[in-house]
Amino acid sequence: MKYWIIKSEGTVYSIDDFKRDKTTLWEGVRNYQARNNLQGMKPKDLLLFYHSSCEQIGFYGLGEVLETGIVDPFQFDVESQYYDSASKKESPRWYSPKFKFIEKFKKPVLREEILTLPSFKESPFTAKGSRLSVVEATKLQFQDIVKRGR
DNA sequence: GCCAACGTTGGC
DNA sequence: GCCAACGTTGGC
Repeated sequence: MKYWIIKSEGTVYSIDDFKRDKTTLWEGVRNYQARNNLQGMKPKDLLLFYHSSCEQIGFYGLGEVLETGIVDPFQFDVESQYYDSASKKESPRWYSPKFKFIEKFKKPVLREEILTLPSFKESPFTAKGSRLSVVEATKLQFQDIVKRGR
């Protein structure tokens, strides 16, 4: 069982959208390192949902991996910003996991607080310039965040 | 809005 | 295969 941090721009897809949808297909990831992380996911893995590029940056809630290995439909959609002309139907390049909403935190665990946690000290997630949208987290990191969010 | 960090592209 | 130029992300 693994733990993951998934980033979303708060203004694009927020925890409230996730709560409303109950499940969501995590489509549109077009970065190879993030793709590799997505492929490491297994059903029942737990997710920390993070808002970036917004007023209050931080963790807002929890989710769970429902299903993996779904072909990302947008790679074949010419109209989509996620269209990938190099991807072939018989060998798709991009797969998406499906996530299930678990809970929204009572209050978000903000970045300034995260940066003070010893469990995040060595994390690539908090490193300057980190842009990876899917990052594996440790059990301790997960517990630290949940403890503060509830 | 700025800038640092990093990924991708494209010429050679 | 190298590397400069460019684009994007994300924190501030």
